[in-house]
Amino acid sequence: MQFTKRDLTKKSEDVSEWYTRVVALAELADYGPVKGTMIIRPYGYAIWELIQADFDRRIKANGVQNAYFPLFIPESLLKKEAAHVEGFSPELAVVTIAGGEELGEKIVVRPTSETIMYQTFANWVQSWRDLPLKVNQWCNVVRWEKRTYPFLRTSEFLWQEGHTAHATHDDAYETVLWAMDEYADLYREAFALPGYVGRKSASERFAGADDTLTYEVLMPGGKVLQSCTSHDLGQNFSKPFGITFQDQDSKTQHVWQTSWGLSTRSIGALILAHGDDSGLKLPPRLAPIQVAVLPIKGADPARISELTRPLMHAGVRVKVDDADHESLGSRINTWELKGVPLRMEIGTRELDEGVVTLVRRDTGEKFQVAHADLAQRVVEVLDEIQANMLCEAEDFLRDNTRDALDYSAFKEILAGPRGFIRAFWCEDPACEAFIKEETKATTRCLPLDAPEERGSCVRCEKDAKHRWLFGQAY
RNA sequence: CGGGCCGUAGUGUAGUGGUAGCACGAGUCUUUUGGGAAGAUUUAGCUCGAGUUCGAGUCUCGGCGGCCCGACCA
Repeated sequence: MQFTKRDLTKKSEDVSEWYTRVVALAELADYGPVKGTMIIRPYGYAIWELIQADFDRRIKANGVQNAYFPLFIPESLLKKEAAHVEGFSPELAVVTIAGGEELGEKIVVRPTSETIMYQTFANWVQSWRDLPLKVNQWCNVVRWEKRTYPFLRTSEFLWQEGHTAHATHDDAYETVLWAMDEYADLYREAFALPGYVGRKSASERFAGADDTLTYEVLMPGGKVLQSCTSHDLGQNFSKPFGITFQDQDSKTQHVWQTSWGLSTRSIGALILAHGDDSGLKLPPRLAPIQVAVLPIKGADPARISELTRPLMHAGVRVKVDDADHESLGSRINTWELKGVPLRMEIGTRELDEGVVTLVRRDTGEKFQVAHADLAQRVVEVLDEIQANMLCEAEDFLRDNTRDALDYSAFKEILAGPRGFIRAFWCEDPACEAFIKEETKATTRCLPLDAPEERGSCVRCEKDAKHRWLFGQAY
């Protein structure tokens, strides 16, 4: 170990400092040499691989196929959809010189792949029989952000972007909903991160989309984070890119499209949401190491591997820390820092008594389990930890979602605990902009399950039909 | 991109314009190990460039990078 937990600031004292330190100390990532870039270290990348494996399985089950499109996009292609290029141009990285020569046409490093994919989709789609087309790619994208933060906002990040084309808007919209369902389920079940699913306001929508669904999660300190999105692109791209098909009546029509993405930002959310003063706290389903086995003082390595073998057969990710030159306390602190959900201590005492000592990272609870029951109990306890972490996060979300009946209450919440605020909004962008200007809070979404009601806008008091969720974004 | 703070060994820090030091870490050896072990020994550093100066880690300017605040951020 190069670092020790001694260097970790307490999360309870300074979340921001804690976050940057824990990213380094837990060996998740280092800074790259170019501003806003990040080196994802093996332990951090292993988390990403678990996220990938889970989501990849989900989309393939729905007939989505993986492909890969180029990193470079001709500038002219990006310009084809007006709202899209306008939204992205402030944050583009552009290649102007290549091979030692000034380029005739500039090349853009992809900020997202709609344009380069859809040019090709125009060739792939000819007939209604070619639809729906469902393609996904796992790749890097570049967005030159002014203010960066490891994982949460980096100039280059990794993500998946799914892109589909459909014969009808209904069919497309079903996919928009399906993708968001999968994200929400992934966040709840794997990340143990509950959140709100809803619709973005016009001003917060993806550049080029008719409608954007989002999953919004709550972070410590009461700030909120957009953690993934699913877009209804309508025919906004199929028209300029000429993606047409002949339907069953031989009529030529433009396809209806969707796109949806989940990025390495999700790892930032995971770190922030669950960590504590001792470091990371990973939910078992996304923990690269689920059980850290610590042999103590002369415990026979052969007997320890006898005990861990059934665990591995049960699919548990186990790491035996046999660095016996390090003291027990030091090893314990290392694995706590790295957020391993379950620690197993085995010494001569345990071996003699036919038990092992287990310690939960989430609760600190310490208990003993007989050798014979070990694999079964470990699997059960990991499930309990996963469930408990979700439960705690749900309590936190519920306790930090407040209704604001008038503007002074609204401002009071933002000056105090922040979190999500439910309030009527007239849906006038000017009103939204005013609130943002004055309170730094933006509309996060209109929850999909929000009923239509009669109320008056929290700021202007004009008629409002819905209670929107507001929050201060990360 | 604007304002503020900052950049010294792997990490954290000290360092009045005049010999770069300490702790932890890392390597080797010995003894240790039930919540951050000890001794011996070795190792490693001034972000980059220009300027001022006899002399710059220290002063000035610029670049690059980081943190905080703003603007921006599917």
